[in-house]
Amino acid sequence: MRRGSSPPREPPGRTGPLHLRAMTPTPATRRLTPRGDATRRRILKAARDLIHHRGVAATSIGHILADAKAGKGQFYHYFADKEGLIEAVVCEDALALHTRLEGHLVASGDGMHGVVAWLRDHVRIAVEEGLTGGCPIGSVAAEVADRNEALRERLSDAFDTLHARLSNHFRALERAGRLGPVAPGPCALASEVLSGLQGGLLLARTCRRRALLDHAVDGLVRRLTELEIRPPAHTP
Amino acid sequence: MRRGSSPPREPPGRTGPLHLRAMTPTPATRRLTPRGDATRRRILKAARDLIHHRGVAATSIGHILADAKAGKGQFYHYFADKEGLIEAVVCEDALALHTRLEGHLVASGDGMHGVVAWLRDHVRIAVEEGLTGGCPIGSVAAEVADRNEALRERLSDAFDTLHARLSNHFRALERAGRLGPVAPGPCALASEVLSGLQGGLLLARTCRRRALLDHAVDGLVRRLTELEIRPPAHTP
DNA sequence: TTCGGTCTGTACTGGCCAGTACACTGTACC
DNA sequence: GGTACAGTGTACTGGCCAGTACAGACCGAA
Repeated sequence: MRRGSSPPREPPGRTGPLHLRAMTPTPATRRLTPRGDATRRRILKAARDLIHHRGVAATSIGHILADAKAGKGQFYHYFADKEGLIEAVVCEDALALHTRLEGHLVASGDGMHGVVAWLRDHVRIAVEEGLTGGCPIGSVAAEVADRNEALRERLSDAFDTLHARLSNHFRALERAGRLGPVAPGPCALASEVLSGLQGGLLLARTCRRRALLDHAVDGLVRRLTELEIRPPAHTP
Repeated sequence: MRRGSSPPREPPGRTGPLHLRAMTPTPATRRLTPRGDATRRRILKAARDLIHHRGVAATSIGHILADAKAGKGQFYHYFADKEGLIEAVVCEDALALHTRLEGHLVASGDGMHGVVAWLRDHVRIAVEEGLTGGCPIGSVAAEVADRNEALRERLSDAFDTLHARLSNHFRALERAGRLGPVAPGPCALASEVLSGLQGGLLLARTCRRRALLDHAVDGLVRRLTELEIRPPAHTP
């Protein structure tokens, strides 16, 4: 990724649409010894932290390597270029987000509780971080979506994965007759939830007021609980 | 605004919170002849276009001046530095957004129609632009909110202005007894609307699928119309 | 015509950056 | 011990960038 106007470059060997595709955008997959693997992870971790707090454009490889205590030679040993690193960062963040959603949904059964808990969890984390950073995927997306097609696709995949997981959850509820008659389709509902969350994170971050995020999430929660038809109490 | 880690710099003479504050962040306000004013506007227009389509970091002064057919000397004659230009761009975009909202609200009376029309208008524009760019304020906010405090405040003001206008509108409805009993406060409702719109724009832009934005806006519209209590038909 | 300020064009500077070249070290395996 | 390759450190290159210096053009007023 050269600075400024980087021409959209399509890395070779990419396959069609998918969710959570292979997670190793290293230059020509290579055997890694434990030491090498540790170095690669150190660079990746430093990159995630810096990109999350300062954005893609403002994070230079030099800064990353200083934080990771590694040299240029090591960087280009494990990543093809800056774009490859960012792709790896996006993949890690996407996987982490999906894992978190999955955890909440699995832990809370088939009602709206899991979705609500997931939303509240995002609020908690955002507040803990002082309303900076926002969504790891969303912030990067806003910055690069129109300037790098390969990264845009990765980010799109990340959103699609979350969207699909939410959709499936709502679809299951719908099939069980637990979604009110005025409810939009599961897909539309998932879009509403993701949009409200992303927008709330962006507004709260920009205005440094958590009320904006609270209100956005409260609105979503109210909407979801109003749409849910609670199963009849267990009759013995 | 130096590249990379620009230290947050507070321009002198800034006053407290406000909406739509003075709009001339030129270096030491200066008399402009018609010719000079035209040049300044040309630079500003080129900057708005480029920043909207490529983002702040990826837009260099050189590119802007090439588009505006102006030289370095002219640029630093009308703007203090890159940050001053971006501030001016944000102010222009903020004013344009506010004017558009105001227009819809005034044209459509005191119901939800104006808000709905405004939301639909955003969808129309986003689709016309091929789902690129997103919200002029939102995109810039996502990029610089954590890295430049002065710009963050400008962007915060811009959101606050829109938020206040929506809040006032909902508050008037509430006072007229036309908001349902389960409705959240006017301020919370405004946050929901802004968040849903911003998130929808971001998702649609990233995934290049207008359905995401449509669903987000449809959800907001449904929520608003369900909350509205229509005034009784005019009885003669 | 002169004078002063506005306006304009261009050449230059110093700094940062992504990426490369290359020499070197560690180590598993034979 | 020697070979092959993974891993490492550093110096360098060429390019882009924000910002500066400065000379000169334009233009209204005296």
